[in-house]
Amino acid sequence: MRKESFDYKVLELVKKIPEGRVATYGGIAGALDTKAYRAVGQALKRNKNPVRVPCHRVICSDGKIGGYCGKGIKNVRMKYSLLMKEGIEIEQGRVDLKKFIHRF
DNA sequence: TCTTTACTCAAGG
DNA sequence: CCTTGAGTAAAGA
Repeated sequence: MRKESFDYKVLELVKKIPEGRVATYGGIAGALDTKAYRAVGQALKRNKNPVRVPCHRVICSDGKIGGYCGKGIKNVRMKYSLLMKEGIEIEQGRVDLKKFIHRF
């Protein structure tokens, strides 16, 4: 995978998400002029680059986390923790999208 | 070429 | 609340 690649673009976009904000998979897809919501998640999963790319800031359009690093609930929990740490409020397993969504 | 996928929306139960 | 089904596009085998 190199630059110009779809997933590379996704990563670049995710890196641009400021702290205290989140983005949705759909939003990222829209920013890339595509409707491939799934491909966005795919790119993150394959790369799964928690250092360079803050994957935890990318969530579902419902405010749900969706998934994180493939496995069950542990990773998701960590993701929630990270989000809360950045100032994002979480209610009953959901992020308040209305307040914290970041639009590109 | 076919399958899988961290998605999303709409509809039905 | 849940499950399907359709729509979509990239990576992997």
